[in-house]
Amino acid sequence: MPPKKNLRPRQQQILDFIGQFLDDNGIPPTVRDIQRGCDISSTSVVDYNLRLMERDGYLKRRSEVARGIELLDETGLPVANGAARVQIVGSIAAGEPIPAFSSEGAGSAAEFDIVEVRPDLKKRHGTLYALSVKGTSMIDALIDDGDVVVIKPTNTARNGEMVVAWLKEEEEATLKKFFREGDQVRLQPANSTMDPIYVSADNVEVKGRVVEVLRQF
Amino acid sequence: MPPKKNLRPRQQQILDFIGQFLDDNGIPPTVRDIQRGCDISSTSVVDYNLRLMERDGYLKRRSEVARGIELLDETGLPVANGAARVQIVGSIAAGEPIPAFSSEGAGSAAEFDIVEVRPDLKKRHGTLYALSVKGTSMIDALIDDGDVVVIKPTNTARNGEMVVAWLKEEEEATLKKFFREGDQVRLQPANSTMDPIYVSADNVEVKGRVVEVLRQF
DNA sequence: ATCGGTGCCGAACATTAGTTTGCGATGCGC
DNA sequence: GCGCATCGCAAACTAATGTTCGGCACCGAT
Repeated sequence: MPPKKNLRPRQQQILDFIGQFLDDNGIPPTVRDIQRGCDISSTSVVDYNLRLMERDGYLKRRSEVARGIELLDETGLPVANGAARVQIVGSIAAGEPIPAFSSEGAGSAAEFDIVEVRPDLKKRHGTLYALSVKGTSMIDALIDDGDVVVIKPTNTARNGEMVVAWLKEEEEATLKKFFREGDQVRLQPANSTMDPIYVSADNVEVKGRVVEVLRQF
Repeated sequence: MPPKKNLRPRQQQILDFIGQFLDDNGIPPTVRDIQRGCDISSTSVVDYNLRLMERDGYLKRRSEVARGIELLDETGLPVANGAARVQIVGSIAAGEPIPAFSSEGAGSAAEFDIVEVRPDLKKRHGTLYALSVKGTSMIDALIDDGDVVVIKPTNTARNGEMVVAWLKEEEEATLKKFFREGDQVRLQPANSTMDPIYVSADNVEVKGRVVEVLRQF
């Protein structure tokens, strides 16, 4: 495979549009869809750039076939059309809280890890992200160290739901079951050997809710 | 939604072909793809039957759009294109073995249940099927009652793998961890309160291996 | 200034693919 | 047989879509 080059703005724009279109419609866009979506005045410009991007390994085109564009992932393998790809934005402590949403090094190692999830999840919940779980505090909820949890961003939680809780003061995130108890919030591990954490409701911000657990077999 | 009617053979054939084509190519077939794939001599026959099937709620067509066919699931919702759809062929006892691959009533209630799985699973393992888990014998392996396990059909298993084991004599299937011990096979539940089952190796047939667990949140 | 490469444009062209039309065969109730 | 609905066939038509062509503007190197 040819080495990847940096994409020109227009090419990045086209690539983004294709991904978006795929998510929205489940089938790849036509050249003219791209043209309209990217405000390009001619189909030949689209074709021109698609050809370059195919040369550079970003996508594949089935010639002479309508909607024959396939996106390729980092390894050059085709990504299933309409596949729900979710980014692993970091790891989260299920045991002790550790910094999860690191604001510093934006280009960390796991930054580009992508997992595929069941397509209906994304349809049902919209945008999602994923976190790699460290620790065994949720073992009784059948979530193990090394599992990946898929998170739906939300600010609210009902009692008993499994949430990503952000502790403002400590600037740490943790994966726990959520229980509101007056002015306090109980963050309950699902591990009988561990104790809950009690914090002031002011100090807790719900970042999201677990909608799926992925485990490697 | 109009009530579903039984599909004519030709319509069933077309429906199967569309699903197959979707799996193989990631994009929906054209009318002419279907025509060729089903040995139909005219596109109008395809169109005719597609129209009936759309009327009956089996699929949706975006008019005037190339490859505008979408399959619908039982509830009338569109199935993501390229999605890996796996059929739940029955339930399996994780506790006590119960008949799983019933050869009799081919049209049982759960016969048409479909789950979506991560698209890369199907790419990696090929054909898959799914079973609904009854019982809690695998709770320590993080598989609970009501979970759905996705199975890759295989005849062999390595020690420690989670398999669907078919007990020939009893004509029963069970979900257990597999350990070969000489002429015997130990089928080990992952639940500390339950005891393993020992059976003669001749009496055990491995039907498949667990590749994924799905749980509703 | 001149040349070649890049990026873009508009239009025309060629193929693919959805849709329509008219017709024939078959089966069913009367 | 007659009328009618179902199902299938072939051909033609139209719209959608991929592809190509000649030209223009910009820019850096010669």
